[in-house]
Amino acid sequence: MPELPEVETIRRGLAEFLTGRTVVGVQVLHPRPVRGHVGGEDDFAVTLTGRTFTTPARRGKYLWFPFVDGDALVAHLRMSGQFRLDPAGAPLARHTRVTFALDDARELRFVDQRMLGGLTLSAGGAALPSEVSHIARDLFDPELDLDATVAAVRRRTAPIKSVILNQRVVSGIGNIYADEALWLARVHYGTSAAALSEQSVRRLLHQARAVMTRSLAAGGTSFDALYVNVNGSSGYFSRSLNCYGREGDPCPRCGTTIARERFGGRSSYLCPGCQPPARLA
DNA sequence: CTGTGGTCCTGTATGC
DNA sequence: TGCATACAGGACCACA
Repeated sequence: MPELPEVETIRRGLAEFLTGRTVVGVQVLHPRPVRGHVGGEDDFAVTLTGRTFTTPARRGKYLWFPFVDGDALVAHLRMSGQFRLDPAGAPLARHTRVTFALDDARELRFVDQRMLGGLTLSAGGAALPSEVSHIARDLFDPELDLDATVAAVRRRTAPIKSVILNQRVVSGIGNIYADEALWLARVHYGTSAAALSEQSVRRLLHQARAVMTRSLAAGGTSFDALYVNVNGSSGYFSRSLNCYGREGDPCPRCGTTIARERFGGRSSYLCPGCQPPARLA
């Protein structure tokens, strides 16, 4: 469920307390989240013990935790993953899957209801894990080439929403911020990306970055307990959403009733007034 | 290569 | 009170 603003909120929360800490013990409570580790769960625990964290990093929705030895722990939260930092011995949250005891009497805990997320040790992955290298830079990345990204979007003939959700084209955008950006830019989700002008794509990406910036300032979007910060607190941005989750409400811009439509196997929220389908050419 | 749809999971809400 | 079904902030993989 977490998209860029939520993952970045978590990264910042972890950076404060994880940087410089050493792992003194690992417990794998459920094997599924470490399924990507070839050596199995026991080896995962053994090989991570004794390592010292440097500053956590992020690209799009991927997180990784570089160690001083040059390796990294790669994490993806998928739909329901969370990280929590708690005093050692504090009660475990429901669905806690892996715990890392730290040398300051705290624990880093990976919690994941649906277990679609995962943790992997990436050998030599401190700077950029190979598991992340296929992911495009995100809209917050200072090294993002915006012109090239605009061109890459317009090279696609798929519906624009599919293209901005494609993490190989531009990363970090998920279902909420895709719908919000499309609403802000007044673009219908089904419009072929190739049919949009360069200026339209530029505007759309600008709005995507803008809405994610505002969300980050609010600590991200929480609909329920499935997204919380590392200390268990919720984000406040859901109240600022213009269309996502607002089926039946009036459009804040024109008053037309917000619609929910099925697209690509998931829900899309849009204003039929502000975002009419593109005219067939 | 590009686009699409199924699949991995658990839990909750809703309808009969 | 069951029980079935739909749906959920994501990404990978097989297939046309």
